[in-house]
Amino acid sequence: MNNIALARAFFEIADLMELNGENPFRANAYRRAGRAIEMLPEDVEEIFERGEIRKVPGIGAALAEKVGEWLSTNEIQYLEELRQQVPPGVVEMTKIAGVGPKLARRFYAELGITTIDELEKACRKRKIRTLRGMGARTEWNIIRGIQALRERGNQIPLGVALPVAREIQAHLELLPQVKQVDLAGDLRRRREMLDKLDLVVTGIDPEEILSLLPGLAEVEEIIAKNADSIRLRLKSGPELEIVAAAPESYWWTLWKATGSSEHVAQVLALAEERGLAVVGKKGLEPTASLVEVLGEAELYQLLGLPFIPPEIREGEGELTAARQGLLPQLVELSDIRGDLHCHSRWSDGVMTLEELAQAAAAKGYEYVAVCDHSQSLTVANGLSVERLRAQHRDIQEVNEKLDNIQLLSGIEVDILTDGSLDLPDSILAERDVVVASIHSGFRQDVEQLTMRVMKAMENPHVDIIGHPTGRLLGRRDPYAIDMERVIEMAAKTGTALEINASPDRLDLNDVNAQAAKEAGVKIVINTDAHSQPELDNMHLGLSVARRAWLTKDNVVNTWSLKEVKEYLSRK
DNA sequence: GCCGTTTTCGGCCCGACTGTTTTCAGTCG
Repeated sequence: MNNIALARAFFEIADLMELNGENPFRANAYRRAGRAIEMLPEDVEEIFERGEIRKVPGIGAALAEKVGEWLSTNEIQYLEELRQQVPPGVVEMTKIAGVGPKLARRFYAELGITTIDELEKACRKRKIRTLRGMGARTEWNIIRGIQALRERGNQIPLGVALPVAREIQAHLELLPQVKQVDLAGDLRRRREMLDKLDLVVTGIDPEEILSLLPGLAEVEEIIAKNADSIRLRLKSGPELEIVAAAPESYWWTLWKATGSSEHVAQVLALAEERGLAVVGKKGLEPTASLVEVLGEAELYQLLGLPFIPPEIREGEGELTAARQGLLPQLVELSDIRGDLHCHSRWSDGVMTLEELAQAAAAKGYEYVAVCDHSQSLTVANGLSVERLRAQHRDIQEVNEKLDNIQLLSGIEVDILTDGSLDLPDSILAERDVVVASIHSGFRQDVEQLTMRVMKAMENPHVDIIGHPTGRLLGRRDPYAIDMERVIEMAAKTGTALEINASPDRLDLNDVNAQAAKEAGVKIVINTDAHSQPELDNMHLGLSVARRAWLTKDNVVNTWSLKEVKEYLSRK
């Protein structure tokens, strides 16, 4: 699919236009078009070939031409020109919280600052306050913002890393000499943020991989290379390490590279304890005999253990649990029978209700809940009581028409700053599913935020708390909320907590989801999809659930429609 | 730059919050 790359080019144009102080509405047109392309259910090239690109909302004559230019040359001249006009460091500055395009541009234009380092120095030398409208507070906030940015380092979210790694994997798989390629390391264990993408490959050596660059990946620099591995830094930030293994020891290399180091050490210690490590040929490393085992499953079997899935190989008690026969049967993607939080055109989604239902049916689901935003979220075209009633009629019509899926009527109701809900109880009572979420007042203190969510859970109509900590991976920290108390209240009131599978969120995270499970709280894995492609993000939420040791029973949307309906009506 | 029309121009999503001001500009969701 070309869609993501093209959308990214349009987003970059929009950012650069804003930095250049161009008409913000023009810039926004690029951003809107980028979003539209990102959400297309098919490859933009096919639509373009059919001559239907102008039918995509937000794409007119000028942008249609740029789509064509990009498809034929893989470049947009206008973007190249913009890149010449603004130093990359100035673009970087807008990543600092509190610094937008206007400020970055002023720092550049009025003080000649072209990098984040220079900006920090200017703050410390009290130069920013010489600008009109800036004071000591501004300088302090910028320094704090820069520190927060540095702490995040070059990590990228799982949802961004996976497609990058899979593309490289697909490239390698196409080579005739390559026998096998797998994801390894933090990526295979599905950690939420990654600073290194690991791959293991057999049939090709590092020298040959080097010769395939740059067709393989966008490489910033080569960090290291030796006989059996190569490390690069990708332009998108993270490192990439490819380990080349001999065919006969492929699985062994993959197993070691999957880690974590604690898990590997614990397994090897157990092997030694069982006397297995010394069975091998004389003079070899103690662990070498294990190479004679055929694969990962056999390795664990040899040690008297069930297979330990990669997601929980953290060295945090999984071996002990396995030895005691207490390893849970982790929930699988194929267990998922529905999605209980999706948006439609009624608020800020792009699908009609029927399109949403059909898309969910195509995924083999039994049910899907439309949970559009409520009235106070005006930016997202939130629904009033009247519009919600009208939507309900629309839902009934779709359900009468389709017999392979049940469209549930839901709502994502805002938890207002005082903890009350954005819609009256009477209308919430009419809905099948009520997701309550916070979208405002992020800066309240821990007491206020915790009380808001706890109050919402006390409402008998609230079934699920949506994205409970409000974080955006790599961009915004969770708001101050006491999850311990939230989980306690969820258990007490029988409210489910959401694992929001959006690649930007993954909220709850694995730690909180595990704590919820232990407190007896049910989890729902929702995609929060606003478009058809986003329904496919379910696997990301699932990886969080697996890392949290969740089973099918813990996850509401693995249950049948009947069971889900019973659950939703019992509170 | 798009779009719809009271159709070739004028509006485009908008309100809360912050830090600086003393009436506002910029950021953020």
